[in-house]
Amino acid sequence: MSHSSGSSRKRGRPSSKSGSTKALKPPGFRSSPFTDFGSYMTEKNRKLNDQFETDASSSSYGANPEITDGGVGGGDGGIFKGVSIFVDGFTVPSSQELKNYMLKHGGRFINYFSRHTVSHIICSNLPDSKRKNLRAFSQGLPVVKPDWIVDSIAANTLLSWVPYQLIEHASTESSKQLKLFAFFSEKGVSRSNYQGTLIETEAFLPDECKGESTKPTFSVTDNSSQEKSQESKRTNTNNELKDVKSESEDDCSTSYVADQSSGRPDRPHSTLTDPDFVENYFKYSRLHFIGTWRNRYRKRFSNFISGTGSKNNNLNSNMESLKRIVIHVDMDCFFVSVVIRNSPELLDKPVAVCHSNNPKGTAEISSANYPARSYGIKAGMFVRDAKARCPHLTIFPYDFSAYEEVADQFYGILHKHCEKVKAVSCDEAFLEMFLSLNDYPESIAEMIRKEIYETTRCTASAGIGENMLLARLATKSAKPNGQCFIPPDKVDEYLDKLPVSALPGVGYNAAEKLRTREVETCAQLRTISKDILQKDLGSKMGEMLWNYCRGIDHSEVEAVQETKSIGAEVNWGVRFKDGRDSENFLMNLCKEVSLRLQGCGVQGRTITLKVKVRKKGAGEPVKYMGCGDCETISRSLTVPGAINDVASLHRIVKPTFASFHLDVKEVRGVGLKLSRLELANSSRKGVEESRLDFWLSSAMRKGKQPIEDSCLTKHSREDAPSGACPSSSSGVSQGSNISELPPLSHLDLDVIRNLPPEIFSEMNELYKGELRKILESRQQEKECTVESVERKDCEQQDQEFTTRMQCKFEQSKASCSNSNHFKSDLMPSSLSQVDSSILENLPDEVRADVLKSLPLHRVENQLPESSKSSILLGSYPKWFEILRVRNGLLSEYLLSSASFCSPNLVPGSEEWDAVVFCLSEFLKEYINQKIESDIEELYNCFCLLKRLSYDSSLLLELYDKTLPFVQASIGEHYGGKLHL
DNA sequence: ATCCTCCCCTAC
DNA sequence: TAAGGTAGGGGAGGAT
Ligand SMILES: Nc1ccn([C@H]2C[C@H](O)[C@@H](COP(=O)(O)OP(=O)(O)OP(=O)(O)O)O2)c(=O)n1
Ligand SMILES: [Mg+2]
Ligand SMILES: [Mg+2]
Repeated sequence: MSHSSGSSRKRGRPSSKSGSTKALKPPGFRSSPFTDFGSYMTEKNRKLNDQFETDASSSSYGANPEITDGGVGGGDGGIFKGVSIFVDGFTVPSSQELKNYMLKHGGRFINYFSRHTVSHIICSNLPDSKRKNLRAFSQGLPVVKPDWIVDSIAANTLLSWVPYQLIEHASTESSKQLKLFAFFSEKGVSRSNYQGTLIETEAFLPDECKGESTKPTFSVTDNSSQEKSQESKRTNTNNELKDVKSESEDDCSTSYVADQSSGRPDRPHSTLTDPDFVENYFKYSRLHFIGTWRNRYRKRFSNFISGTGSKNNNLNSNMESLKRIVIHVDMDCFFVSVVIRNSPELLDKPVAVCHSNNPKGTAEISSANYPARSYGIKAGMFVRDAKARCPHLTIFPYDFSAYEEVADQFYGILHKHCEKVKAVSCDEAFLEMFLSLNDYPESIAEMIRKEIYETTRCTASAGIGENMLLARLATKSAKPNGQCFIPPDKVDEYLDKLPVSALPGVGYNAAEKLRTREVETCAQLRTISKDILQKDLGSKMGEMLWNYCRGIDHSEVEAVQETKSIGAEVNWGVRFKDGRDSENFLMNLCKEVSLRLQGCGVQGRTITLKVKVRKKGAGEPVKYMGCGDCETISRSLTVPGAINDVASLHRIVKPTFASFHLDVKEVRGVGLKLSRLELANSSRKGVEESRLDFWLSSAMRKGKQPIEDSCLTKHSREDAPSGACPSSSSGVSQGSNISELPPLSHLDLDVIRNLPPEIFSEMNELYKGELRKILESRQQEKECTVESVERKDCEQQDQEFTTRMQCKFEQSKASCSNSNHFKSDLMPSSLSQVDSSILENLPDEVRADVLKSLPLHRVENQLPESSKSSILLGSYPKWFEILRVRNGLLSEYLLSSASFCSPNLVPGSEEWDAVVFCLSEFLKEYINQKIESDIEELYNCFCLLKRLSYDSSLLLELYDKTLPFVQASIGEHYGGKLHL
């Protein structure tokens, strides 16, 4: 190995004091999530206008608008207070003018599109493709013509944006969707709050500072003269806490501690206090930022990604004489470098990026620069530990939009120099090139690093090797601000003393396992046979280790592959006091995931819900608002038709959550993820066919429709007539034709009542008039839920079948009523539905009380039936009731009764058998009724029954007894089997 | 064998 | 106070 840059390491240290931010690059292309065209050349001189972190440092403390308004000196608040626009495409007036308008009148102009920071998208015209997919492309935000801004200024007041929407209300279906969507996601309502916090924080940026100063810092890092003199005078150890204190008394400073200690009441941010926690949380999460960066990159650089490397074809004339070279480039202490890039005086001082400067705090260090690392400070460490090691550590707040901007510049440079770029993260990528023998990879790396530094004023390091592994390892020894080439003949020497933990893929656990086998270095690792490694660490891991410790890595430098899953999770600040909290949170999580899916234009078939629950005995977490020591449980459900809309997601998520039988007070984290993704724009017909395909076993498919595959592809190319979200069916429990809409029971009636009449009418129509009925009956009877109201309306029909079933039920009841174990009082005395629906219709809190007797945590399969509550036995007759309701679907009930419990019966006892018999007779009747009309319903029922049977041996028995029947019946009618 | 579900692990 | 996300790889164990 050789450090090709012994000298270059020192080279290029910035020494200029010029803090001024003149554009080093010509103005480039704005970032847009909507176009393929990249935006990596964002203008530098915009950077202070869209600061994300200034939001963070003040908004979370809820600084009073009055206070901050006063502080600004700008005074007037401005007509666009609370408005944050993102300009898409060509506009009149130009985006530059719009930006000036916004800034002049108290609004915000956002370069980096994120629906968390943008309130309105400004756009002059939309191509048809976007118009059709409005929801996906706008991510639920209003898309408004620029006239709105101009007119508002002329009127000197903020006009309603509604008349300026790019797409008019009534004309198209997608506009209807937009409006409804806006309602369901509460954007229109809750947004004002959100904007409120944004505007408060904007005020922290005095106009004068824009060009010159760095961001406000927690400690003394500003360029302001006062701060600078302090900085230069003080000695290390003494001043830090003093600094913090004195700053906290200095009301002119924007110190973090000052904000926090300025006598405001505590406002702990958690799901308990913030109904929009999900949305707010992600705005400030660094891990969310780096976790979602990839998707933004994909969109912005898709023109570079999708094109297959053609330069290689150029060269493949004499491929043999070329050597493959991999270069790995990684920005040095990225988050820190970016925020101090205009403060060269800080380069040799310990600096870290963190939300908090509290020396007792548990906020995490995101990145620490190299001076700070010499104190042992590392990413992920609590700020209090960092401060303990280095009291004079300077803490900077995050600046996410600056990271985004620098990352764009970084990738712009990489793509310019190389066709094959594999993005690892926002600050890190692999380049592959095939060089002739007289080319020096070192000079290429040098050139790239130089350009990165000159463009971003941040340093990058590079590693060069013959494969990705070696390049990556080389980067580690090159850092900071250096580069390193590991030539093939130095590989073993380099690896010998390398700790195994330095190998990519070897984390804490693998390193520990190896350590207990007294393997710490790659040299030691090489002495172990592949067989042993595979036996001890798994087949893949063993193989990988065996290769890596010899410097072997066959993996290819490929562009990003297709996304396999999309999800969102929150494991911080999650605290529920009751079912309403958790319900609200789940709904917001569904919204979030739905938007992300739509943003990517995909739908998913497998829905996975993950929950973290406080481990028994675990106290309050060390980390403030953290999740602490938890048990993680997850459950997934696969539906035949892919979904990505909130309503369908929620319809599945809610009962799945309930099926965990958790005490919500113990929940510390929730995640929702969709996999088995499909493109969202396949036609309805294609979806229908693929679902039919899904229900039936392969045997039948082959026999019946050999041509189907080709048909399917053909159909799916055709455009869906209605644009976005063609399927929209959950595939489970689709009761009627209101498939796009959330079930009535999920609507907040208070909100509905207060809707503008015209929107109410529109919704009422969509719900076929049910909405009005509900409001009316709700007027009289408060306890009554939507569901039961629906039921009342349909009560008189379809008595015949039910009557027959009643007889059977009464029969079986009678036949075992003499058993002394039989709790006959738990059985319904008649099928008077009142009893049976009570539980379901209880308000969540009450039901939670009723269900107190259930175990707090997940009901394990092994749990004896007797320990479960028997109250739900009374809900079996509900099965019958289903048939009385028009279009009543058993699957719907099964899905919603995930809290289904078995009766307090002894397996194998007479009464047990009676119940099983009764239910199986019912099921058979139901099958007969549905076999010709609704095979999907039967499929759904048995999927759910199967799932429920994991928790209930009674239902297992029922499932086993009825499965043959349904399969036989399917075979008879369709010549196949349900594919379960 | 091959799939699926429910985990755990890793990296940024 | 503080913002512990995201996505892929892979293994164990059960169902088919
Ligand atoms: N636990 C972590 C790891 C990383 N990051 C963020 C901050 C980092 O700046 C950025 C890039 O991660 P790197 O691993 O590349 O770390 P740095 O760039 O900070 O340092 P290095 O010089 O080692 O690359 O990701 C984070 O917030 N938390
Ligand atoms: Mg880095
Ligand atoms: Mg990195």
